[in-house]
Amino acid sequence: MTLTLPEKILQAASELFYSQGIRATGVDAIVKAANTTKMSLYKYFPSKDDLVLAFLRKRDEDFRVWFAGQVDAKADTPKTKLLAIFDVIGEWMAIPEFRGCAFINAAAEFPLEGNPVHQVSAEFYEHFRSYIADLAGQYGSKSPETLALQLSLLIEGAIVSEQMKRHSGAAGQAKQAAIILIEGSSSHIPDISLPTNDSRRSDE
Amino acid sequence: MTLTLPEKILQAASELFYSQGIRATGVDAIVKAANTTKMSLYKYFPSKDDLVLAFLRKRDEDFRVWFAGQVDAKADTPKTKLLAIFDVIGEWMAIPEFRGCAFINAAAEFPLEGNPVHQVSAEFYEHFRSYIADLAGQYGSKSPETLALQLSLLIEGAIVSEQMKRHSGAAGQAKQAAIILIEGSSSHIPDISLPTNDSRRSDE
DNA sequence: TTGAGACTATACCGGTCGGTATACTGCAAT
DNA sequence: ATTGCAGTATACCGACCGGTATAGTCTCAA
Repeated sequence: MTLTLPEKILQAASELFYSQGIRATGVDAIVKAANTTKMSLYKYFPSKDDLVLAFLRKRDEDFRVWFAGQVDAKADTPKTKLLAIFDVIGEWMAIPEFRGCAFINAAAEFPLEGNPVHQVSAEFYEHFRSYIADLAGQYGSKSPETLALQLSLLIEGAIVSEQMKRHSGAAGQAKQAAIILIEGSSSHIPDISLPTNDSRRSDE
Repeated sequence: MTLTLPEKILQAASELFYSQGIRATGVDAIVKAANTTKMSLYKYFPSKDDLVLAFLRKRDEDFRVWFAGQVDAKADTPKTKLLAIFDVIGEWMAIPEFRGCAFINAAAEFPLEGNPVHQVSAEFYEHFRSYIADLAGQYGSKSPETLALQLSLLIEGAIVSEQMKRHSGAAGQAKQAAIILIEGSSSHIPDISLPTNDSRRSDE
């Protein structure tokens, strides 16, 4: 409770925007949740749009710092970090407050490309992808950008899938697919003389 | 222009809902676009919610029929159909009116799981996934449900990614990843010296 | 000719939207 | 003691929201 007033307002707004949607959240509801008045809100945020952008920009910053921290805490090599990403995503999805990705949702609510809200959302995923590409590069992927894009597709897909239907195990499936893609992207020579467990020739 | 009035209303509403978002579209705008009056609209659709559900249900039906038709027109074996899915998605994304997936967007606008709009959206992806699982089964995948879920993650991810930033080549990347997953899911014994019926080895 | 149903026209409802005006309280620095 | 600023309280604005009431126009069939 040592938050400044603008921080308190932004926090209340963020929770409402994320849990109910941006358009579905009125300024009055934010004011009530933050236990303040419209006058104060409009002092620090000249318009609701400004508040929305502040929400997304802070979320961008916070989420990426938190995420990288979680990954670092779970793994210490590029390859294991790439895989740990999916574990972190899986844990994030498990919390009851999970309502999907704030940026995907925001982009869906403001579908025009030129809209600032849409643009900030797009930037988040650019940053996220370059984070993955960085790890992929350290790992020694043949094509870090390709691998990063493909992994991010799996991640975004898993988030959306879990948002649609909870507890569908999307993160786990995404991880299994990621393992295959990561292995396939390795510049190491693939060892083909491994256990092709017996000749169980199944039919066409 | 041989549409009945309720069809005309539904069509106008659908275009607005998809292009601008559901919450962002007022009843007055729909009425104006359909060139009719509120009284007529409320005769056929007792509430805006009913209209929204009608929009989603028709889209569900139409899209899946259209999609399967497109895939069938492009390929005639299970494996090539699985790959053709990504080509169809890619072509769909290329049209200028593309604003992502109506169901993902709707689920983002109505985030509560219990909401009928959310539920109809979730059902769409269940149907879509079982369509893929069916193809995967015909193909002879070791685990059709697993492959179907993984491919659907790639597809959903590609749609979201393209929605965020147009012309990012997401569908192509998704297809490349899908090829690897499909090959890996084959119950056939991988034999590098044997030409498979239709595909050359596309990756190292 | 009449009347029923489809559709239009328009005014209206209470409520909420984002945003503003005005006046007030409490407190800290001068 | 006074000023100035952070924040409160509340009433208000025009616009729009989803939805309704009432009355009028058109066509077509009995």
